[in-house]
Amino acid sequence: MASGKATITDVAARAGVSIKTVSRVMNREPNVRAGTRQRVRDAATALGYEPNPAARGLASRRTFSLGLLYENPHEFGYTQRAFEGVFANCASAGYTLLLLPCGADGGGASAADSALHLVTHTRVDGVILTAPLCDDDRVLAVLRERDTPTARIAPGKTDGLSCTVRAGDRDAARAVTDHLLALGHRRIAFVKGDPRHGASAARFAGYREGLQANGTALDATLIAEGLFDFDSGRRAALALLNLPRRPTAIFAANDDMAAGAIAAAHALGLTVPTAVSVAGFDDSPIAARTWPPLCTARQPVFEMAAAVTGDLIAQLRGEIDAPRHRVFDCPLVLRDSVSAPATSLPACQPQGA
Amino acid sequence: MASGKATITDVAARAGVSIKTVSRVMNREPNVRAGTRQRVRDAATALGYEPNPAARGLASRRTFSLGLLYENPHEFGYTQRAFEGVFANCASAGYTLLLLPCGADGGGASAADSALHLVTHTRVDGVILTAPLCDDDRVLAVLRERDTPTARIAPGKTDGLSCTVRAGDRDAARAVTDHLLALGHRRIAFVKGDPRHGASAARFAGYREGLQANGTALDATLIAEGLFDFDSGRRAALALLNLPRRPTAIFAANDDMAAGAIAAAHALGLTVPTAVSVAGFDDSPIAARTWPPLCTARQPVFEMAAAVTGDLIAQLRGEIDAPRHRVFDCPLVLRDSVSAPATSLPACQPQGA
DNA sequence: ATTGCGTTTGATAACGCTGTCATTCCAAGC
DNA sequence: GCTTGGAATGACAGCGTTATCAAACGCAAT
Repeated sequence: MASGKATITDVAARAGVSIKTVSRVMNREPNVRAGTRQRVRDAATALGYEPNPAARGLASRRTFSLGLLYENPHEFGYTQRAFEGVFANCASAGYTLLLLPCGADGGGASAADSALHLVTHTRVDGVILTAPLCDDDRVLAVLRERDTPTARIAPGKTDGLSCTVRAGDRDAARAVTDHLLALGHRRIAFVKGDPRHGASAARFAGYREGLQANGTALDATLIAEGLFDFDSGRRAALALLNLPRRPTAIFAANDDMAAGAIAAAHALGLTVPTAVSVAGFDDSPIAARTWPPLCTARQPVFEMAAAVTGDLIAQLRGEIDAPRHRVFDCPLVLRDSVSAPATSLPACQPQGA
Repeated sequence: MASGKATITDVAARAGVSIKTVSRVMNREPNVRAGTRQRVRDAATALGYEPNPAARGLASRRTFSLGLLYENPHEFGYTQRAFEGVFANCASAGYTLLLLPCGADGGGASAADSALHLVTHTRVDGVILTAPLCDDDRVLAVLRERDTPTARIAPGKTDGLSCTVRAGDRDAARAVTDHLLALGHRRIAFVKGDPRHGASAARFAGYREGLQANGTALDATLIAEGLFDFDSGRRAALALLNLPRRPTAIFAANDDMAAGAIAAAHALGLTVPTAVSVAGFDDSPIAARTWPPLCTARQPVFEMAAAVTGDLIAQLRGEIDAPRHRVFDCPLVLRDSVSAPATSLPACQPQGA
């Protein structure tokens, strides 16, 4: 109720205990009698006491803050949802979240410099890295050197040092591919994602696996390179749809590129899904906003970010010894951008030798 | 080069000066001889010294951090770009950026509670509020009570206390309307934005003003309510396009709703822009991703956020006395979602008395 | 009552910096 | 040479918390 000026000394005086006991109560330490604890709590509430984080940090050599390092986001909604997930667990654990964009769009500094800045200047207790930074060796080296606990979202590889979380990219891409195959598609093009992201290779692997299991040969002309952004998807799809024997379906490694593919189809006067089906990956906000809405695999970004943040905090608190590695399923989301190919099954079979 | 463990004492010893002088140099204070300053700088560099922010904060009663309070974002790209703008100026001024989502999607706490948390628990030096929080009286009251300098992005009204920045919503909406009128549209529908955002009323006013200046009567049946999100735009457009005498153009108060309007048109089998033109507002990432791409007014969110953050920091530093109020122009962005109405001018004239 | 031992509490010293104010320096003026 | 006054520098006391370690307490066993 009172002003926020109260210090631990005021609370101690009011509760009739020493400041150390107040400190114990505020930090949920054991060995405080229940009655004492309650008296301190009441005094703190009455005075509107909030511990001074600077003093706490100075004395304890911790900041109770985490840094989130990210690069120029490709899919806006994706990054945003990751923020929310990270924040949700920071807040409930009493940690503060520092934002640190880096790289080309983020303010000029290199990723490693940004990481260095984060650990030396702001002195966060832990760092959360999003893809593709979480696979940047220089960034990881800087953090390791400073013994800064790290969590990684969607890394290419795990290690024994940092908590990680990733989507079951391969399985989900396999499921999308299987779905297209089951509908009768045989000429299924694939638009790869940014090779710096670990997820790109995994999704491509799932696509290949699906074709192989179906006995459909991989056609190199149907594989296009993309960078996870709308325009690279649009350009890749434009090329694919201009092939002499164009694909009946395009599977883009993320939604933003899939949206680009839909735009390319529109531009060529091809109706989606009648003339060409388009599938994406992520179920980012754009997926529900295209016309027709995108068939995709839902990556539970919020939950993933929240989970790995929780793991990082648990590690900081010494509650877990070895880093955890989580994998989240990405359920298929059926929407109208995918249907059976117009020309029915027979016509779709490979005509080559 | 050395480890980040050096303290001000180490630097002072190495430079052969007192810690106070080191402090002066690090804080760019005057009255230090150039030679001394250089010696201290060299020592600091050699030791890899970085001031401890906790100690600095404790002694100076400042945190050198700003809090960014925002509600569940309607347009993902919009919020993200605002982050980047805020961050850009925080970083260059040596401030740290704390993120605090609040409200329904942000973690459960009410906006005012979140604001309170920000100023009492994290003790940021200043707060940046995005719409619609920047018009929330309870939030403003909390901040005022604690004498926390505040900057507001896109508020409905300015006051004499906080720096603000907003877009020239009315003029830009007027320009969009004029553009539609010039193409020959007369039945131009408007989908209003979330009434809690100050920009909503201003954009509507610009629309009305445009019609009025053109001598076109305002048709109440062509005004629909929206909430700035895709689905409200879709539903509003669906209703508008099902009117007996449907509009030839729909002007939605933001891009996300305009994207919804395009989806609605598609769903009804109406071609955009041939059967109906659609215009949006913001030039958020979605605007370039719809088919056809959205004609809109470009709101320079990054620049706006950066500018107001700069003003807030200037205020914190005592460099400016009175709060600044900035207004940014929103240039028209011509894209394919708008064209002349299919039925040429004569048919478009009002048929009523 | 006395001892013993784990639980609860407190006195006090850091933590690394800034603010205050005193002191030293130095060049200009007499 | 001696003042004088502003610029340059330093000594030292906090800032509000946690950490260390010692002291007091309380209860069971003697």
